[in-house]
Amino acid sequence: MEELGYIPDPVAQALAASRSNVIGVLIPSVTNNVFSATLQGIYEAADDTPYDIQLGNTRYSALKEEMLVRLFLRQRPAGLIISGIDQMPSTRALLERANCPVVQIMEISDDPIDMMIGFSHYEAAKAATQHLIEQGYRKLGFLGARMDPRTQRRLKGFRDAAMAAGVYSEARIRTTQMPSTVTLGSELFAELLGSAPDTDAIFCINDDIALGALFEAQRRRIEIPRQLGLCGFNDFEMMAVANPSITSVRTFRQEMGSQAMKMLVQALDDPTKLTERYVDLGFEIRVRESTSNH
Amino acid sequence: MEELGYIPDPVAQALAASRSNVIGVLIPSVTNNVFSATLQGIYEAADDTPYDIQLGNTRYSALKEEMLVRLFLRQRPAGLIISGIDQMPSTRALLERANCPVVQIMEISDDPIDMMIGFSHYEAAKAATQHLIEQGYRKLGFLGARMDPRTQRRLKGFRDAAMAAGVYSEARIRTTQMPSTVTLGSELFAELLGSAPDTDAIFCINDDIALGALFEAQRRRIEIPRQLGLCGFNDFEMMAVANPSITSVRTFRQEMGSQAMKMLVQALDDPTKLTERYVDLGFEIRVRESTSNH
DNA sequence: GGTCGTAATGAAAGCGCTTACATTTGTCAA
DNA sequence: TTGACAAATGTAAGCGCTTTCATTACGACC
Repeated sequence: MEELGYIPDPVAQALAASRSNVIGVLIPSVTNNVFSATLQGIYEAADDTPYDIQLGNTRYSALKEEMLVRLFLRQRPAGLIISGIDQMPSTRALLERANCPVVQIMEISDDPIDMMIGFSHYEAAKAATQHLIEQGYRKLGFLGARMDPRTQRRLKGFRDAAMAAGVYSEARIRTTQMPSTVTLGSELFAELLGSAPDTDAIFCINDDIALGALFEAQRRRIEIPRQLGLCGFNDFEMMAVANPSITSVRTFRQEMGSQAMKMLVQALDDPTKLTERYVDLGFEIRVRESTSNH
Repeated sequence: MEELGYIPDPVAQALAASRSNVIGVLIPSVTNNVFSATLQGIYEAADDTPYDIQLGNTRYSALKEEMLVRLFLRQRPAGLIISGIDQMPSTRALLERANCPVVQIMEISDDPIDMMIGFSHYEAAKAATQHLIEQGYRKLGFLGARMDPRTQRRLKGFRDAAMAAGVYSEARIRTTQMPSTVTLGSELFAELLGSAPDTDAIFCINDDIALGALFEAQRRRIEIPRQLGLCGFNDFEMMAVANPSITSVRTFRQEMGSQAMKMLVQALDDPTKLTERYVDLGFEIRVRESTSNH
């Protein structure tokens, strides 16, 4: 083999064996840093394995997701990693019937298709909101973009925590279907101040929105954290170095990707004794200057 | 076919026809927003075509790049999109012998492997530096991270422009091999101020570094643009909404991806009458508050 | 009606492997 | 030496298509 420089043909292998060494990964966006970090983890964990990654970009569309699932399944993947828990029933059925391991990532629920690794967006948002309340803030605003099911659950967490403390106000909720950007964060915050200028803290659906709000607050000479508490979500690296540094909910994106991949490889290696099929990675509230209201 | 729900098997098609409908895309990083935006463009342009995208992550390693080229070529791709112009000679040879169209993206050079779309990082950095000089800044610093060949060419552009104006100072160059982050931007800027406190403007290799420098300047109460001119690179959306807004070099990342894909599809459809095989997308200096030194 | 050229249809080989099964070889105890 | 059994090796079918080539059908024309 060495002498002749023989290399097996993966296409012929896949046809004959009716399975490939391709692991399909479905994510809603390649530009969203949350998913790219997860992807990074997946690629890293795939490095020492015989598996290749094939990426599918669902663009936050359940229909596109189903199309991609069909496309992937046709190629007889070794395994599948899919984001979220909000697949259409027909997509779910496809996945359940697929004769390959499937890992759902980013979230957790009590009815996984097969394997699952993620965290509760509801609990995370709830905890962050409770933190704001503990810091003495009472007029809590919520800034949300791209309100997909995942972010809706965050909103629910915010609402439940705020209601429990008796500080919930529908008038301070600002959401949009538009994709999240820093600019949008500034705009949403400006809008919120327009109708509810006495807002004393905001929970942002993600760090981009929080950063936009920070810039807008700076422009308006609103003092953070004295006049306004600010909390983001995801804890991107920049949150710690912003001025002031911004409190955020740390999530374990890269770990999520690498562990998902490892679970898949283990299931492929030895399906019988698979230790973990369901992992809650949790979250951490990283308290920083932007909510240190003393 | 409809009645029986027949769907052709892509694996068998690929084996029999000894070609597939897979277009391989090689990028150095999935987390770097520059590449994810390009990727976004590629996916969009691939949407109405029969081609599927397969992504390879080279992690800024020429060796890994060659391995991935080999891997892809074995699968008989319809075409290949590869980032940059700094392939190893052996990789180049592989690509030249590959019987599929190849598009190099992100940069331009005068010896493309096949097709090419990008812009001159050298010229872009040079123009940005000239802008700083025009604004009256004279003690120009340079902050650079992940100094790969691409960013080295930006440094060269900076140096040549600064030298031409007689304002070049080796002591104000701060570079590192570490991956670029906002935190690193703050640190590099702090370092630069430590050894050259009279620096009156900085050109940052990218927007993350620039944002980090902005935060550090805010902490030190350095007034931008009066005391310090600040210029980034890539013109991410947040540059326009930062406080102050940050001058940056706009590049056409998404267009780069979508046009690369379109070139590929055209070459595949009708290889004879392919109009554009070489595209310089150029750049734009977006002048904002951070360099408006009047 | 017969010839020709063209279009439609049919048949068969083969792409490069995997896998199941048949055959051969090797090993050890009786 | 022989038989039994396991291990190693060899063989052939077939995965689901594409492609080439042979065959048949169809018109048009003289």
